[in-house]
Amino acid sequence: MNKKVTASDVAEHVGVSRSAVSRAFTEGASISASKRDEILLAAQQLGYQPNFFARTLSTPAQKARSHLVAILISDFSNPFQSYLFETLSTVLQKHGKQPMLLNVKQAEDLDAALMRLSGYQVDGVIAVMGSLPIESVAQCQKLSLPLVTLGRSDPAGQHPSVQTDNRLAGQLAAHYFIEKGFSRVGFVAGRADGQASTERFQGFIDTLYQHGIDDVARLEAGRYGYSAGYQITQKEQSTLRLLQGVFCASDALAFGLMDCCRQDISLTIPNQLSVVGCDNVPQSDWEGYQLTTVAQPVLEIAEQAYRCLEEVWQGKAEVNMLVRIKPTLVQRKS
Amino acid sequence: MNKKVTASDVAEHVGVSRSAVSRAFTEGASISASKRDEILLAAQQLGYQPNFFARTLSTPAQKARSHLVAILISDFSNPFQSYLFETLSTVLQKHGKQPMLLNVKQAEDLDAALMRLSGYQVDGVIAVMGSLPIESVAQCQKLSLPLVTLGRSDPAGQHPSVQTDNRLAGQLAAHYFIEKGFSRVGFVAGRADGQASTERFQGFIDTLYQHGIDDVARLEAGRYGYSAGYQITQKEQSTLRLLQGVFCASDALAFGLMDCCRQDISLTIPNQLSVVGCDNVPQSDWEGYQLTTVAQPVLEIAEQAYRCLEEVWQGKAEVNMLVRIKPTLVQRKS
DNA sequence: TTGAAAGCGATACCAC
DNA sequence: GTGGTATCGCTTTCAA
Repeated sequence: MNKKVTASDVAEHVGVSRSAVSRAFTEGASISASKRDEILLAAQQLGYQPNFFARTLSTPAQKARSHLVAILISDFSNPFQSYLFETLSTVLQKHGKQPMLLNVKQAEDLDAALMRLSGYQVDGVIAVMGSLPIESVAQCQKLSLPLVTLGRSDPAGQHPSVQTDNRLAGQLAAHYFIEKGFSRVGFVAGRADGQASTERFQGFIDTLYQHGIDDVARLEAGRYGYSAGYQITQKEQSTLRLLQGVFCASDALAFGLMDCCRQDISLTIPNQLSVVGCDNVPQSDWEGYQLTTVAQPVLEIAEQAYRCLEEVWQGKAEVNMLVRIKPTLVQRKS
Repeated sequence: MNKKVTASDVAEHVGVSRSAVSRAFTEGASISASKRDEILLAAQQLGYQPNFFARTLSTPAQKARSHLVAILISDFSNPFQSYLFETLSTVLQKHGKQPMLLNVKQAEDLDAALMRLSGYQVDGVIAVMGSLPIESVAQCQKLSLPLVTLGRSDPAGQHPSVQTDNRLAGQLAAHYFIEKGFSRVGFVAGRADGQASTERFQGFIDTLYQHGIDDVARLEAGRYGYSAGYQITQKEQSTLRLLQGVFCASDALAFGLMDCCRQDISLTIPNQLSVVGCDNVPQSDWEGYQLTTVAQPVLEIAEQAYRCLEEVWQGKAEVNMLVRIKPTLVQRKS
């Protein structure tokens, strides 16, 4: 294995000082164009890459940036979290940041894990959905780690958070059913203590109520996943058979529901039941589902999350503590 | 925002030297137990965490470890890549490494991206499936980045790679059909130039041939994804209708195929067609699919990949350049 | 066991 | 525009 190439090596090779090499790599530094080119070329040949750690070290603490951003995620099996993770990583890379991953589920001790992140001098932390228990927010502050949470509001309002307007999501689903002239509709709930599920339900029934529909069947799946959707469908066949439309707290629930209907030949539900999901994960667009769903604009969420971090970095006095993202209805065949 | 706490801060707080603080954090260093405890406690209170970058700097170059490992991935929409990525990150964390992510698709310039990784002093790079074009292997060597590739053999044999025995995968599928007494079987191919697809096909037909079956229908999906599976099924309905069993080059292809069959009422295929996938992604176990599939033992792949890196780090003379993983058949309802 | 001092790789400030 | 030098936070000899 070759030894690592340092600035001194390049300097020696070209016959200049280390300072010159450093300047060659600094935008707008005071150096002649010819010398810069010469140095950059030599660097290329030698395979020299400035050591970011050392750079962070020598740069005045306030301005120092590692360009490392950690993404916290708790559940890859949740397709929406997974999708959001992917999008976040893409957005970070686009902005020249290096994504680091922290799988919270896997971490024995979250506070210790956060501490380790701080040891890597990460510039910020983005916590996907429910990946950061409120207890650990304090740890981030203690370590002065800029934090942005996604999908959960911070009760104390200490850090920015980006959230989809879940009530609006429910409203959109309700309007969709109303326009179709449905009066017998239902809701499949996710986690009982889930903020998203609860808010979506509220928006849903509020709007229905305003249109004279006050009898909404509520099925408790208990979780957001595919299996939960499948199982609640089996269990509540008789209820579902009476409905014209059902709004699911997540796409995964909707997939489970649809598949259960398809599987059981006695359940002729699919022909008469209109299913609406929530999230718009890539799978909703698969030929086999073509799920009508309330889309969380994942790209916008990711971009806004990044913007929040940027504002914190810039030390803006007025950091927006709650960014609300408007969902939209994506109508497909279901 | 609080200033970052340094070793000097802790030293001053406790009334000892920086050296003492450093020793307190070094396993088996020469320091009295009482003093160590005192320092560790103070560190805890102040929220002190050694700066890994600085540590790497001061440690003799050969021994220095950032404990950062980069995972290269090219396509999150591929469920197997995604699954493997998740597993890899889990395994890395378990071994005390910090996963960094590099989405290759997103990277304008891969060589530059690799260079940046080297700037972060990553200890190693794990490239998932086809995420690292052969041209870039050289770049890794130039930057002396330990590299392990997954699922693609290195023609030059310059770096270790972990691969599932794809021929065996095809053999397993064939044996499954043979045991069922099928004689009319087919294969759905993925990418035309895909090593995995090709090898699986070879193993499949070889075994069939040995058992007197030499007429195997081959459907060209062209890609590994769900849509490809769906579309080829639509297109080749008549062919499929004649088959008893079909082996798909990936689970995603199998899902697409199954869904297409379910969708089209005229296609009564599902009742008579036995589908076998390959990969065993989590979705194969969903109630709606229950796909019989040849499992790639993802956890083992990840562990072996890590072990390869470790061997390189330890400077072992005899690094195993090709680790072959044995797949197994997971029988479900399909 | 302990503290002082010399680096690690890079940048910033200072004279020139 | 250029090269020396102090410095960042830490580990590691080296004396004591």
